[in-house]
Amino acid sequence: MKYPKLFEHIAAFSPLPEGEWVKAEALAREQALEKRALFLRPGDPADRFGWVLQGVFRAVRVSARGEESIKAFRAENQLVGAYAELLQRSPSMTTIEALEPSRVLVFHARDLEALEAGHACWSRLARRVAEQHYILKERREQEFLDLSAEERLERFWVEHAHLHGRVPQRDVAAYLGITEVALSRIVSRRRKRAE
Amino acid sequence: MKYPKLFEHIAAFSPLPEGEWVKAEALAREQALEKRALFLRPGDPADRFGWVLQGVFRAVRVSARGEESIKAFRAENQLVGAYAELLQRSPSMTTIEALEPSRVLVFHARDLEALEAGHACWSRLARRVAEQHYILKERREQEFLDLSAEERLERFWVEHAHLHGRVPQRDVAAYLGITEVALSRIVSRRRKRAE
DNA sequence: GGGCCGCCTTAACCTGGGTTAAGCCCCGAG
DNA sequence: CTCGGGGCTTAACCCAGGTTAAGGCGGCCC
Repeated sequence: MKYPKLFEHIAAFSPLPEGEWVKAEALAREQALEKRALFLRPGDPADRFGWVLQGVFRAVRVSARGEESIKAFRAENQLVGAYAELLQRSPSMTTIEALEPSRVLVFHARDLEALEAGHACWSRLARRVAEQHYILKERREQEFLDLSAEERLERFWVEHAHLHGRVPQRDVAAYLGITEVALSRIVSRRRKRAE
Repeated sequence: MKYPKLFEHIAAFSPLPEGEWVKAEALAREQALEKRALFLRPGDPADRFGWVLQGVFRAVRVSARGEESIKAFRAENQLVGAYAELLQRSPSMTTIEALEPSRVLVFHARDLEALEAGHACWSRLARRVAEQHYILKERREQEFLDLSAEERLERFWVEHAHLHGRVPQRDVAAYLGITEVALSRIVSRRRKRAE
C-alpha cells in the first residue's frame, strides 16, 4: 500500500477493504502541479478527478460576462474535480487551478466504474460522496439566502480556517459572490470596530 | 400495482424491477393535505419523504432572524422531504407546506433501507437521487454567484414554468433571496420596458 | 539600485435592493 | 351589501455593495 494515510481517511468515511484500496492505487497516478497550473480547464473531458495529497486548489467558473466566481476551495484530503460535469458526462465548464505547488492522486471515472462492478464498497463510497457534496451545497445555498456578505465572510473563516494565508483575498471575494473592493471594505470596517 | 405512472417515471430515472416496486408500494401510504397543511415541521424527525402525486409544496427555512427563505418548490412527480436532515439523521429544520390541496405517497427511510438490503436497485436509485439533487443545488449556487435578482427571476420562470399561477409572488421572492417589494419592483420595471 | 507586477486599499459616485408605510384590489364571510 | 383580510403595488428614504480610478506596498527580475 502506497498511501496508507489516505486509505485511513477514506475508509473512515465509507468502509473499504484493504484489498480494494490496493487495486485502486494501481489505477491511480500521482500528478504534481506548480502554482497556477491547471488540473482541469474548460472544455476538457471531466472524467478525471483527484485526491489532494498536498496543496490548495480553487474551482473557478467564468460566467458569460467574463466574471470569475469560485465554486470551492480544495485542500489536503479532499476531492478535486468538476463533479457536476462528471456526473453528466459533459465537458468541464470549470477551471481547477493550483494556488500552491501541489500533488494530487488522479483517478479516471471509467476505472472507478470497473472497480464498482467488482465490489459494492465503491458504489457505497460514491453514494456517500454524492450525499456529502449535496449537504455542503445546501448549506451554501442557505448562506446566500439568509446571510449578508459580512456574515458569509465570518462563516467562511470558521469553515475554512485551514486556508488562512493560503488563498488570496480576491479569491475569497469571488467565493462570497462580491468584489474584492467590497471585501476590502468589509475587512477594514471590522478592523475599526474591533479597536 | 397501484401507481403504474409513478413506476414508469421512477424506472426511467433508474431501472427498477416491477416486483421491487410492488414491495415498495406495500410500505407506502397515501396522505392527503389541504392547502396550507404541513407535511413536515421544524423539529419533526426527518425520516419520511414523499412522492408528490398531486399538488405543489414549498420547502421553507426560517432563519435565526425569523425571515423565511424558500429552498425549493416541489410539484407532481417530485420528491418532497428534508433531504439534508434525512441524510444526517437529524431533526428537520425545514417546513414543508402544501400550497394547494395535495396528495403524497409517503415512505419511511427505514423501510427503504430494508428494501436496499434486498435488492441493489434501491441503492442505485438512492445514489442517482443524491447526484441529481447535487446537480440542481450546484446550478442554484451558480445563479447566486453570477446573476442579478432580475436574471434569477427570468431563469426561475424558464425552469419552473409548470408553477405559473400556482405559487404566490412573495414565495417566488423568498426563493430568489429578495423581498416581495423588490420583486414587485422588478416585475413592473420589466412590464414598462416591454411596452 | 530601479522598475515592474501582483495584490490590496481607499475614495467618490452610482445603483439595486431593504425598510417602512400607505393604499389598492379581489374575494369570501357575515 | 359591507366589512375585513390576504396579497400585491408604489413611494420615500437608506445602505450595502458595484464601478472606476488612484495609490500604496512588498517582492522579484533586470
